[in-house]
Amino acid sequence: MRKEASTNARNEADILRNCGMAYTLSVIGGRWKPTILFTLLNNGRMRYNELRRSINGISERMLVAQLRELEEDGLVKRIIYPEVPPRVEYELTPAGISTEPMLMCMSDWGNHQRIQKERLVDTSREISVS
Amino acid sequence: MRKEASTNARNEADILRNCGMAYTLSVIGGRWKPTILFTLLNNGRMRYNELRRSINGISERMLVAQLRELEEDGLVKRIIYPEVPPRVEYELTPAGISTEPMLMCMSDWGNHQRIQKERLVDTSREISVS
DNA sequence: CGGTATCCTGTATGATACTG
DNA sequence: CAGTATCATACAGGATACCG
Repeated sequence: MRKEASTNARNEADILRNCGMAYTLSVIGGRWKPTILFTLLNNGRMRYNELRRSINGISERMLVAQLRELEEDGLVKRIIYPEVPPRVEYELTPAGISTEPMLMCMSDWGNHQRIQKERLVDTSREISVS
Repeated sequence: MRKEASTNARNEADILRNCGMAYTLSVIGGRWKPTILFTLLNNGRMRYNELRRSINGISERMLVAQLRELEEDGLVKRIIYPEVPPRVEYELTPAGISTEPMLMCMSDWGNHQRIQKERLVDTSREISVS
């Protein structure tokens, strides 16, 4: 932990951390991907409309786009049945399943922080009253 | 893990997970915040320009904006010294420090996935050659 | 059923010049 | 030194209509 001029020379470990983080955010960042992954983690293989109904507020356009990106990144497998009417199912790959601990870690941190912030607000309110 | 019509009724735990995740992404998502947090985790208290030089490619505008948001979310403390020329230092709060395990988890997952993908590409290349 | 195509808005991000 | 102000662009996300 040096504080001199050499601070501007980023070390290797630092750069690696940022690359990994950038990749992670590119894969699971955004408004919908975590929800999609959670939904598939909970329900297993699901059809397109089943997913759409499970995820409140998502448009068809976004669901398809996010699923295609997740597929491209190797987290989701798309299974097409050559039937009429068409049937397509989505399922997590092993890589998709491997996100579970990370997703839990992130949601737990978020919930914990929100509770902490509410406590702080309550405390400051009590102080300003008394 | 039911697959009937009742799938569209999201359960409580599911909703909570998504709220926590949404909060986490709103706080540490985006292109710069993880890097800022990593930098402060490694270097401790830092001045504005020291931070700017350490984070390659960030504009003054973005650095200030992200720091203000991190401050508002309680992860960063802004310390102003009433001097001429002005001096401002930034430091992680306990909440900011508490992100470390989560950030590590995310960057590790990202790095691990990138390596796995490279391996897959190599393997498919070998197969297509032989 | 499982999508595409098209158009549109808002936010994130960036470049540059200026200031107390 | 530590920012602001201004302008510009890219991309995420949304609404709606249509298609094989």
